[in-house]
Amino acid sequence: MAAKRSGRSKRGINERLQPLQEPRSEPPLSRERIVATAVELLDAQGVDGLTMRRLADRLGSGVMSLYWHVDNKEDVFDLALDSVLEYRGPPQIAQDWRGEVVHVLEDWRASMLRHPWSATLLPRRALGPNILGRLELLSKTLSRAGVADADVNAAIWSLWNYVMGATITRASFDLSDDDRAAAQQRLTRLSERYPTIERSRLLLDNDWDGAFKNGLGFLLDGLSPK
Amino acid sequence: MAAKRSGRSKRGINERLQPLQEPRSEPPLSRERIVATAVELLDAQGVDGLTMRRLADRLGSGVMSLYWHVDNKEDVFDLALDSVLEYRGPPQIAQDWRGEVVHVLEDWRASMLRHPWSATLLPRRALGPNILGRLELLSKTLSRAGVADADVNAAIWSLWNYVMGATITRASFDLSDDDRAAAQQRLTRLSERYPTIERSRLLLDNDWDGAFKNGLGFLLDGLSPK
DNA sequence: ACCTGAACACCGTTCAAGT
DNA sequence: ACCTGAACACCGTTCAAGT
Repeated sequence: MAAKRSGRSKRGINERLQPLQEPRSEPPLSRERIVATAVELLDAQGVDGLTMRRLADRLGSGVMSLYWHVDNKEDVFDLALDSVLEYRGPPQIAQDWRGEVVHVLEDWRASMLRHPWSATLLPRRALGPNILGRLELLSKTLSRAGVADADVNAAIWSLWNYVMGATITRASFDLSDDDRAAAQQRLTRLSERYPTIERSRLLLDNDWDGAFKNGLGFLLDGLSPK
Repeated sequence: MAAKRSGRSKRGINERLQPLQEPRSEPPLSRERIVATAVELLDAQGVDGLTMRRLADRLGSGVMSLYWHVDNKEDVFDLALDSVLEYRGPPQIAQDWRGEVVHVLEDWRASMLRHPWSATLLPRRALGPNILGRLELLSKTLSRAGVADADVNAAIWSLWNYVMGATITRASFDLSDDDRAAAQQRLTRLSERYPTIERSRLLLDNDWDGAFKNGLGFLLDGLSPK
């Protein structure tokens, strides 16, 4: 959207002089830089770590400069969230519909786990273009597989619910291995109140990926057109 | 835990005089009052609405008085959350194991939906006694139903994931009917990019309870011991 | 068109003190 | 044992102004 620049560029001069005087001179602010830095900050410090002031600090600008490029803090969250949910498309090898659905959902889950704050944020924010694209793809795949039109929406929401629950839970538990061990210890102390889950070591169960695949399989069995 | 009081009570005098002078005289602060008022505030204003200062205001006390009864704000969240997850037990009529599991999960979901903030909070907080009690019950029921010991934990986490995802999603969508309509309108404007979910009106689909029961049925089919 | 600092109305919590 | 106010180090955002 920037105005067209003159073809004759004076880049040579800037490249020689500026970097010498301020070697880490920041590129100008932009929506893209703000969003990318917000993601960095969220990855490093979590949801509560994102602060307009800290964000501006990292960008080497004044706090209020951000508000030229961005509406408010909520806007930053929405943009950071969607930027993390980009879909790179299915692998080249052809697959049956079931393999395709599994791939879409596992890729979605993997994207969120790379940025654990995104899973807890997603249900609370407006749906951005990238997540809508994933839903569109899912819907098309299910239709093509022969799921009746009347059942597609219910199927999508069931899958959505399962993926979101699994990912939010895993992301939260992962953030706090110590807490989990402490919880299981507390459980052991109270073992007369919770004997069954104490004995089965429920809180230490670690096979997240297996459990995810397992339950997803059950859902797809049920959703399959007969 | 309070010290034993003298048997001879002077209650009569207090009841006559105090209420006349300060008709809305607050009972003394206590952990229970703080938690109950925190739940009120959360119900009314959501997660961001809970503030130590606002909480103290509602209780008619100074902010710092709260800290005598409570460690910090996180503590208030933990206590409010667990207080809302109390389980009243199964209905009297006997049921098969599957009916029992469905009842436990639907009751859990209903408790969270009565306090929509609780669903989004639960995965981020330590597991309190009430939620542990529900997991214990679930674990016992599945074992009794004949699910192999090695499979019980995976089964519980699948059900947990599904219930949490469904409830968080529903609670978030419910909070913002207008937003949803706006989202579907935005979708219509972009209908060339998302033709399938635009045509199926995915974002306006409203049968949450039906979809929940549906997917839960599929999971239980898969989990059933053969 | 883009950036800024001062100011406002909030936060959670520490501390030293009151009864 | 229980409660308090002042103070500190933070927030997001408005506004009026600079270039």
